Amino acid sequence: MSEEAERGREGRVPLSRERVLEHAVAVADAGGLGSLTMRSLAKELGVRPMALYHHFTNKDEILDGIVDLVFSEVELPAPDGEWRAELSRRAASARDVLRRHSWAIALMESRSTPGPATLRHHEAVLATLRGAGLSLEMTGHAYALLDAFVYGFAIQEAALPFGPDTAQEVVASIAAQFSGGEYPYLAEYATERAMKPGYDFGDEFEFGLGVILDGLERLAGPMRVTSPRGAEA
Amino acid sequence: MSEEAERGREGRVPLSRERVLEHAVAVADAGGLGSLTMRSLAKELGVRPMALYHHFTNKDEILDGIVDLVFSEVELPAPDGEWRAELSRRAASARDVLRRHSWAIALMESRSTPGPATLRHHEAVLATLRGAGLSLEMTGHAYALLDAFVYGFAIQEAALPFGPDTAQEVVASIAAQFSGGEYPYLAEYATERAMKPGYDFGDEFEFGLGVILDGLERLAGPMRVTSPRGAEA
DNA sequence: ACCTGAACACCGTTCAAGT
DNA sequence: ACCTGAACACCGTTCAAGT
Repeated sequence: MSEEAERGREGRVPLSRERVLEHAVAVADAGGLGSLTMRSLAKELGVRPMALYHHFTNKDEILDGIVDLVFSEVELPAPDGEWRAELSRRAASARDVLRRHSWAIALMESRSTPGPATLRHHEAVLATLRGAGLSLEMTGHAYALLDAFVYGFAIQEAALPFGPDTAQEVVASIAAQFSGGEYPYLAEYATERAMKPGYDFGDEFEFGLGVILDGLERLAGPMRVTSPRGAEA
Repeated sequence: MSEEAERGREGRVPLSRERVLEHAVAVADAGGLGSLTMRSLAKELGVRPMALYHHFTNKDEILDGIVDLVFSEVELPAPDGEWRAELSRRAASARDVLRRHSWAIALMESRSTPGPATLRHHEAVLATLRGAGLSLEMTGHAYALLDAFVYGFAIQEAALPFGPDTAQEVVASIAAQFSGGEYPYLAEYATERAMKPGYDFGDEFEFGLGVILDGLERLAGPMRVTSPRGAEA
C-alpha cells in the first residue's frame, strides 16, 4: 500500500508538514477516520510514530491540517463572475470533495480553528455574495443556508447504505422488512421510487440547490451580474 | 458524577439495554463522543466493562442504539395537520435535539442500520408530505432538501467557536487577525455583523427554513391542508 | 442468566536519548 | 535539527471462569 514502506531506509524523502498531511488524507480516504492513527500514519511514511511529533504538537493539529487540506480542494467562486453560476459551481465542488473525503464531515463538527485554505474559501464566497449586491445581513442568511445544505447533503450521501449504484439491492432488502405494513409510506417510497431503475439519490442535489438559489434570487432583489472591478478604487 | 458509582454494591439496579443506552447518551452529552468508552460507560453504571457485552455484541451496537435514542427525542409531525406548520415544528425539534446531542451528528454519517425510532420518524415525515398531496418524486425532493438543511445547520452550530452568547469575543479575536487586510470581506462580516450586539447565528435557522418551505410550496402546487382521514378505508 | 479477571493487541503521548 | 526506544495510561474485545 505505501510506497514509503516498500522503499529502503536509504532513499527516504524527509518528513514535512505537507507530506504528513497528504499521507494522512490518503490513509483516511482508504480506511476511514478510525484507521488514521499516529502509528498507521508513521508506518505509511516509513518512519517511527514519534517522528511525527517533531512536526505537529499532537494528533489534533494533524486533524486540523487535513480538514484545511480538504477545503483547499474546493473550487473557489470567482467574485466577479455571474453569482448564481459561481455559487452553483462552488457548491457542486464542495459536495464532490466531501464525497471523496466523507470522513471530513465528522471532523468539521469538532474543529474550530480554521486554516488558511478554509479562510480563503470563506473570503471568496463572501466576496461573491457581497459583489452580487447582497446586504451584509442577506449575505449571512445566504451563506448559512447554502452551506447547511451542502454539508447536510454530504452527510446524507455518506450515510447511504452503499454506493449510489448498489443502493437498490439494499433498499430492496429493507423494503422487504416493511412489507408487514408497519411502515406503509416507507415501503411505498422504497418500492415505487428508490428501487426504480433510474433513481439516484445524488440527483436530489441539483433540485435542492435550485430551490435555494431561486429563493435567494427572489429575496435579494435585483442582483448585479458582475461586481465592480476595483473594489474601492 | 454517577449515582451508580456512589451507590453501594447492594442496591444495584440490574443492567438493561435501555439503562445502558440512557447512560451512554449522558456520558456523550457530558464529555463528547471521545469520552464514551466501554470502560467509562461501565464505571458510570457501576459495573465491570465486560458486563456490557452481555447486552450488546460490541460498541458499534451501542452507537447504533444511542443514535436511535436521539432520534426518538425528535417531535414527529402529525400527518393530518397543516403540513407547513408540522414540518416546521419537526425541523425545529430536530435541530434542538442535535444541539443538545451534537456528538450524534458525526455518528449519523457512519451508521447505516436505522433503528425503530428512526424508521418511525421517516415514516411520519413521509406521511405528512404525501398527505399534503406531494407526488412521490416531489416527496423525495422535499425530504432530502429539508433534512440536508437541518443536519447541515446542526453541523454549523456545533462548529461555532463557542456557545451562541460567547461567540462575539472569539469572533473579535479572530477579526483582529484579519486586520492585515488579507481577508477584507471576512473582516467586514465579523466586525460589522457577527460582533454586533443583537447578532445570533441561530437566527439563520428560521430564515433558511422559510426559504425552503416557500420554495416547496411554490413548486408543489396547491397542497391539501389536511389529508384524507382514513388512508384507504 | 448475568457478571467478572486476566490477557491481547491496540491507542496517544512523555521523556530521555541518540545522530 | 531530526528521529528513535522504551514506557505509561489508556482503548475494544476474547476467553475462560465464577455465581
